[in-house]
Amino acid sequence: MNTIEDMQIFKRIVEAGSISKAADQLDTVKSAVSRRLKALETRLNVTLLQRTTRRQTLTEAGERYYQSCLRLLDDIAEAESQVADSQSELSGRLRIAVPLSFGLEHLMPVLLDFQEQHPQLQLDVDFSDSFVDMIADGFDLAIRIGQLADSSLKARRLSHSRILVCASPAYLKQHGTPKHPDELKNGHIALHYRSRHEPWPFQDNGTRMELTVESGMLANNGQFLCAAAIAGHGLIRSPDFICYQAINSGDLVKVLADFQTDDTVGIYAVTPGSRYLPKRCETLINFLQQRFAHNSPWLLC
Amino acid sequence: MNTIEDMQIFKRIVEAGSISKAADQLDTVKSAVSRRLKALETRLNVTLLQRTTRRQTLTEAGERYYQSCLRLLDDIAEAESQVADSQSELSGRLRIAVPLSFGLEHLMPVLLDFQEQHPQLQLDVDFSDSFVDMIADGFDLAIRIGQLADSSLKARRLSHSRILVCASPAYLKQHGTPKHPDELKNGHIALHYRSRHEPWPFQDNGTRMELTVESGMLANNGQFLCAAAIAGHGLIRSPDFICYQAINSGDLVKVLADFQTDDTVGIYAVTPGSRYLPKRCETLINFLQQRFAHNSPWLLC
DNA sequence: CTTATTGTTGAAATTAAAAGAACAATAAAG
DNA sequence: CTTTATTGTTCTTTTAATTTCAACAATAAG
Repeated sequence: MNTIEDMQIFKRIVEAGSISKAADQLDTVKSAVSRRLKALETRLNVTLLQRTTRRQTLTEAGERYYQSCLRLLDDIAEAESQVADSQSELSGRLRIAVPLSFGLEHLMPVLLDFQEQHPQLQLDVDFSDSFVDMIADGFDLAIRIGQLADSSLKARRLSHSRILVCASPAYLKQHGTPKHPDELKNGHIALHYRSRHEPWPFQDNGTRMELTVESGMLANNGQFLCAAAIAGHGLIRSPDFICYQAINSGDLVKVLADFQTDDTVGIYAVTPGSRYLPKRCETLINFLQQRFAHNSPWLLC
Repeated sequence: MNTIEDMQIFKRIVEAGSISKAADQLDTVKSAVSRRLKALETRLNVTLLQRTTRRQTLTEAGERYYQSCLRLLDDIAEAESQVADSQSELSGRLRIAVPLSFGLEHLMPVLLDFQEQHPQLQLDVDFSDSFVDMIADGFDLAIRIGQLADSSLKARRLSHSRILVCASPAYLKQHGTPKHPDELKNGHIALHYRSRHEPWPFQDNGTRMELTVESGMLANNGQFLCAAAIAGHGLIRSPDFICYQAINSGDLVKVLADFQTDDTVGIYAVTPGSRYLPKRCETLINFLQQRFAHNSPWLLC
């Protein structure tokens, strides 16, 4: 009987929403998870989870026990970390969710260095731009860019990014270089990320303006749009961390820089809001923070 | 890795004072306990217990961890009991320390009945009149008679007892029946429990008096002294639960009853002072309380 | 109605822990 | 100072607990 593992497994089942998903996230098979839950219920002589093949509902006792698990697991981790000697090598598993473009371009080398420093640590990195529910999907850490919504999570700022409008010299030669945002309406092509209807914000002597240019292609990948812009297919409005190399090399030229809003978007390390943060997680965040503080090359373009 | 068992084992080692004693109390072998402690220290990468073959000392980390264990084990037990369905049969082990005479005479039948109601429960009963340190010796429950000293323990009153002075009719015929405590000084024989110097208290019209009669035999067992009194060897001052049958049958006669102090001594169920009381322990205490409330035959003599 | 997915169960295989014996270290006793 | 008793550690064997794998049942979706 391993009460703590039982708690961890139960917590994961609840948060993952199903035994199968929990098994995946726990890196085991569903039969093992099913059995452990059943054994726990037998031991407590109470049904914690009302389950059909498609849906599961916490019983009243299950809800109580889940809340206890949250608190106790945190307390236990806290107690152990207070006595444990932290000089030890990091080990265990760390599940990380990172945005696709930023992840591949800027996070990858940092993560590889970190892995090298801590060979015993098992990094599971999930690259995705679609929304991930950290709790339900069982991630220890997520990198998020932009506004943070979910308030049950804790965030630490790693760096920031600006959004720039730019185009290739060839495009500008053909369509003319706009001197004022209003000119975008006249024969210009805009390349769109995810939505054609998302307005582009500018400012003119302190007054904010937004305009929508619905022409041009649509994609859900910034690097692709950047390549399209380099190839002269239109103007892009892109985070600097995607297009900064093209700008520095002259493949892209900043446009309407004087009308750029001062907005910057934060780049955050986000963790579940529990009181206790595993040492491996904290160490990685510190590592990331340090690296990006000294080395955010996109800010120099 | 079973963190909770590790905590329980570590707690027991600390409280028992040695790995060997802990192993005894945990009903296992010292090699297993030694191994678990070592594994725990390895996992935390810290020395919890500085140990030689004769002595063990908690390190600073060990002390911290011990305190955490106390709290967490309690919290966990609490959390589980809040959701667990208590209709279940009692099971597990219950280590009980009981005083020799009272235990054999009055507790035994009650404990046997309780065991019959809960066959899955493993009762370990230690009969002894010598002092036991509940924490160090790992008892879940002790029955104590008389003044309670240790304040870190919790007590529930089960019943009470008076202390009577009595002697056999043959003795009284030979030595005369004393009409006043002062007469004890004149040719009477007192049978002593544990000490000849312990004064016998009386009261005369509300004024308290004490006197010491140092003649007669000395023993550390009340039943033996009672038998000696029945055989006419002297006066005894005995708890009623030991001599009540002899009084009811006429083998002993109460003496100086009018001068008896009103003092009664409590009979208590005592448990370690942790917040959480295991259900099996609470159930047994309730059982004992109920039985003695309805059936304390010594109070009728 | 068929298909896909989920949870459960049984048997085999794997893994972890405990027992038991032997040994080393230390303190007490003679 | 040697002997003896006790304690804790380590090794190998034995035992027990868990996981895995495969098959099946239950449910919802297409």
